[in-house]
Amino acid sequence: MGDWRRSHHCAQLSSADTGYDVTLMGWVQFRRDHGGLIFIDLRDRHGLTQVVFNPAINAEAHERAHVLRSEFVLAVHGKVRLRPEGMRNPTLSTGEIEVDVHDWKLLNTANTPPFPIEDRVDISESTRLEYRYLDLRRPRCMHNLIFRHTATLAARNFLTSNDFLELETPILTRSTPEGARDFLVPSRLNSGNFYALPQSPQLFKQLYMISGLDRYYQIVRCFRDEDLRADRQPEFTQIDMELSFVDQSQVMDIAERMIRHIFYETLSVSLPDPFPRLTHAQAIADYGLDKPDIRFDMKLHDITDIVRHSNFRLFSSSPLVKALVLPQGAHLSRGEIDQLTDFVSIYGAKGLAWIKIKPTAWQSPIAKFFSEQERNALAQTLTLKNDDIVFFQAGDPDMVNNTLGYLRLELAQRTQVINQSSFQPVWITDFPLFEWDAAEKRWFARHHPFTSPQDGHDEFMATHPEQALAKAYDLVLNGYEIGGGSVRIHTVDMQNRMFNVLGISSEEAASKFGFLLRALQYGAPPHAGIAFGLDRLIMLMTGSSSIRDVIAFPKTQKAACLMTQAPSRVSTMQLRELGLKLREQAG
RNA sequence: GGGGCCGUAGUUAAGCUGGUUAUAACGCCGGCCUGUCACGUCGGAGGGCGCGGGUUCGAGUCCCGUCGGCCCCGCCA
Repeated sequence: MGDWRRSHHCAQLSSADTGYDVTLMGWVQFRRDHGGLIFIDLRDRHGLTQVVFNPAINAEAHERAHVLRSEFVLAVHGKVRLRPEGMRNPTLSTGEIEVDVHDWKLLNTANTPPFPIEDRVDISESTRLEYRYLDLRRPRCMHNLIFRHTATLAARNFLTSNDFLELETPILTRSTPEGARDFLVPSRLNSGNFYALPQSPQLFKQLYMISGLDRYYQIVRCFRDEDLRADRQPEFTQIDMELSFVDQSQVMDIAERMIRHIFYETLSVSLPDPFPRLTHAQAIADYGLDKPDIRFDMKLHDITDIVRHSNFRLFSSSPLVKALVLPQGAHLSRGEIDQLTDFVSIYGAKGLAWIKIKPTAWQSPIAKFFSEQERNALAQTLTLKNDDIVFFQAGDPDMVNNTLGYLRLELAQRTQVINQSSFQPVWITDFPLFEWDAAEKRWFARHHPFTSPQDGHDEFMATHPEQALAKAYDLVLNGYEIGGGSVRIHTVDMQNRMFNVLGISSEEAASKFGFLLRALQYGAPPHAGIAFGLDRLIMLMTGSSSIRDVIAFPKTQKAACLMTQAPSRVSTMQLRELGLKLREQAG
């Protein structure tokens, strides 16, 4: 570059800078070579500026510029000038001006990129990921990462100004039972032993509380070796926080203030104050899911009592029967209903009963089963109107709720009733403390084993674990769980009772959680916390459909990095040093 | 572990019930062009259809397997 220094970036110059000498550096976005005049749109992360190579200004500089191609890197030195009348480009923020090139340097050449560096072309994801560094040059991708920085900064500013300390926790830690599958790291110095990458810094942040560092936060990478989804990557980032001497309502208050702050600082969006709240039971009752999208109504209705004596055996014999009304949905064709039937089968539904409310009659394969009384009760409970369609699901309560919950989302998507630009957070509270695992025939902690039961609910732990509610809370945004936390157990007695219910013997507890149990005996303060999924939050805020779009170097569904080809085989020597031997050595 | 969608020039796509030399646009290469802005214009090169089998006189087209990408169920406290 010699002594050339960039004086401005490519979105900076305007008519106010006319006449100034400037130096820009960037990439060739578009080349328009007229033979006599050459126009280049020069791009950097901020934007585009048109630079003009004019033989009347510098013939030699113009002559050299014929070699310029897409994505060449150059530095131009020249004078800002107002574009001639009628030549201005209102679609470009710098469209009022251009830079007459007096001299320029080629900083680097570039191969023809495998795909154009523009937003308006859809490139297959595998090609994008193979050339991720080029993909990230595209404005949309770049914007997402810049936005992510801005939002993260807002979080840091908020937390710092609220007396939180950003504290680190180990990446190499120990594997613990419960929860997701761990990523393991073999130890060379302790052959046969393994570290685990943290699923979250859960225990360390509790230990910080015991240390007296009473407000902790960390923007931290977490690792879970489970199957991927559009909103799940094997490594992801949490905004993790923990506070001492607080109860549930205080954590929720400060957490939602942080979320409001982030939205306001980055999008100028004012979220409701306070966020609405639903109990877990109410969420399941109304929406079928514990992560309800409340941007639209269409609640589920429990009609078990109405059809308890129905002639329709499926309904009268099911423990739960619920209905979902799609207003003005009676126009759905047989084919569309068949598609929906296929859709619900994913969730274990055997079929999908429906009734179209027509002015003269109810049109339905099952209408004949209902008595006049039952029809009236249904019409009233469901506030049925002409040209509505009602869908039903009967059977196992979990299946019924899940199926209709997802059907509700599917119908909303198909009928486009969701306001895509709105953000509607909702707290879900009063989760069950335990969940019964039918396969393993034991209780699991629904949140995690360090979650405190609600006051008085510890009575149920030994006798009726299903009745115990937890001091746990999730924050749901537009149908995505973006955060969750709990008040923690802070006495060793309660922690032991919890392990007891979970079937973790005192020997196992001592060997795997001994450090926590011991620490709880040295004056552990009451404490509580929450963690937010930063990737999901940024995904929603940027209107992205996958967290891959807000992660710089994401993995594919098979957890591979197409750019670096990770994971990869390692040498026999490396394995030997680690005391490992592959069971099957292919190739 | 399972279900669904998809792999055709560098890219994005078309290619019907199998039928001559596999289309197009953009990109790329070369010529012309002093006011373009996804410049224009004239000309040119480039793939054998993810890979491997099979059916057939004949296979991007049908079948089987396999690899890869995406969506989902299970899984993810």
